[in-house]
Amino acid sequence: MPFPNLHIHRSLSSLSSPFSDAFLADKALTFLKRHPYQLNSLFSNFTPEAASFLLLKSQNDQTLILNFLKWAHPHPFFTPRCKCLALHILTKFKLYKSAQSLAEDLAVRTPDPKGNFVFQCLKETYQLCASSSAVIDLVVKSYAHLKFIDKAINIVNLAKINGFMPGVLSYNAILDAVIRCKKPVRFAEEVFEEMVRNGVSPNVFTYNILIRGFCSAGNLDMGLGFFSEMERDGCLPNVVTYNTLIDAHCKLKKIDDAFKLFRAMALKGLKPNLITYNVIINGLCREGRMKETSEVLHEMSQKGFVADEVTYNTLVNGYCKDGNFHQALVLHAEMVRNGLTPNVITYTSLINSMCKAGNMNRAMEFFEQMHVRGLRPNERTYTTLVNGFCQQGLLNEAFRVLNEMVRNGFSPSLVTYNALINGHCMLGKVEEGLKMIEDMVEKGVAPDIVSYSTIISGFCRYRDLEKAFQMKQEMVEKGVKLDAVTYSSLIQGLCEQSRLAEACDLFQEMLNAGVTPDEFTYTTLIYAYCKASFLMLLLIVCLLMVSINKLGQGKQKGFCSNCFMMNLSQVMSCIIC
DNA sequence: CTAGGGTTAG
Repeated sequence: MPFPNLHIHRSLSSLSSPFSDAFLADKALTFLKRHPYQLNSLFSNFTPEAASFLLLKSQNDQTLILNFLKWAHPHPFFTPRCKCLALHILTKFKLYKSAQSLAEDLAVRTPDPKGNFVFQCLKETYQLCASSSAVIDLVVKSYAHLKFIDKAINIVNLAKINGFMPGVLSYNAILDAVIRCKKPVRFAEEVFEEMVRNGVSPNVFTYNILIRGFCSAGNLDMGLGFFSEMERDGCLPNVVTYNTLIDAHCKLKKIDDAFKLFRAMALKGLKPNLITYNVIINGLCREGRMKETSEVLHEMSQKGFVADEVTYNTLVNGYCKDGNFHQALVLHAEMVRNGLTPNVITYTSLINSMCKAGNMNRAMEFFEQMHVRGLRPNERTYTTLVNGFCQQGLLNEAFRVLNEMVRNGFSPSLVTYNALINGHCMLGKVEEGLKMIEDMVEKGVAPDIVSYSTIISGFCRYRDLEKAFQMKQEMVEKGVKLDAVTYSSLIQGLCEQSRLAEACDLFQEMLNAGVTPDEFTYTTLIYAYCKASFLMLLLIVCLLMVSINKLGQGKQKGFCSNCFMMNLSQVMSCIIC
């Protein structure tokens, strides 16, 4: 039989009875059982109704369903309604992976502005196969995973109205998406309150997600608040909770508190894992505390943990930042010896450290080595190089890397633009920096506080305070909040022009705006005040000397008050400049 | 379903 399929095809196309959908489904089913992978190009007249028949009829046969879905997936007859039916069945089989990818496909490909239509389909197909609320959780999770937050919330609300019970999984997924999208944390709190109001008990995942959200938004206190709330709630923190909190403390340079949490874990009977160690090592490395780093590393291996890719990348980066490039290379070699492959992150670290050392040749060597090892640079690798060239004032090279980046399909990110703005400002081309801002806006990348602060500091550096303050005004109008760096730049600009009173007013404004001054702000002001008081002191000494000299009626040889004043004014102008 | 590593401004 040279063409066994042809016969079936002909017989299916010739059907025209009122039961043709059922018949079609039966035929396809028989065929599917025998030739699961050869269904393509056949059944061109297959219908959504036939698909539904088939799904319902074979809803107890996993393999059959999966084979059918594989075939049906790209075809137009596989409508949202059919997909919903399939979701119920997949969920019943607990085939959550397949169900989730189908749900994501449904979410992406169904024109459905609010999620109402998909919910309607789910509801209608629900009774057909004795499904459960688990489907709602699964669909909500898929929508949340795609960051379709509004639709996910809408589906939860519709589900509640229609008698379904969205569970903790739905809420956790929404919370996670809210936090990953960096929505205001207040939004996350509202979802949490809504969840509690609906009688859904938060679990350890819920709290972990919330704690991470608040911590990464810089609100450690709120994170700690939820930490105590969960204990009060009888929800025991786990390793993940502690790792999240330890990491948050490390990122805020509160390593001592991080260690306290680390010890507290043991008291609660929780064992640290490799991630705990990696988090602490990273915290120490960021602070350049390399001695303690190796101590922790030692403790880690004594407890039987083996350094993984992340550990090595952290260490390579840490030693690079510490300027101990030799040790970084030793670890890089050790990593390879231990069967771990240096990845894009390892190389980006190495490239970055070469950039920071101003050795762009070595940076490019590593960049080429990546290629040799079959590693593809990503957006961050390119941005690191662009920034490196910009910092060296090599704008042409920076643009060459930028072009390669675009050619390889990566769009410049916010950070890429900021690096380029900085490159221009450093060379005094502040107006060109401003043009870059226009450029990025055009490309749909919103300038952030760093973009504006860079321009402001550029204007300050080139003594154009008026334009710097214009920019500040523009930031306020655009609703971008100023931070310590922005204020410090402006204060420094004023100080450098000896406009101390204005600098002081701005400092006051900064405090009123609730922006906490940092080390740099204080150093700038202290330095300016020292300079001013030093001058004042000099002036007093000078006046004293002059009057003493006058009293002495010029009897002392070699002292001429006029010459002294001349010299002093030279010294003063030197200091001022 | 939750946790870790690489990029930007003064």
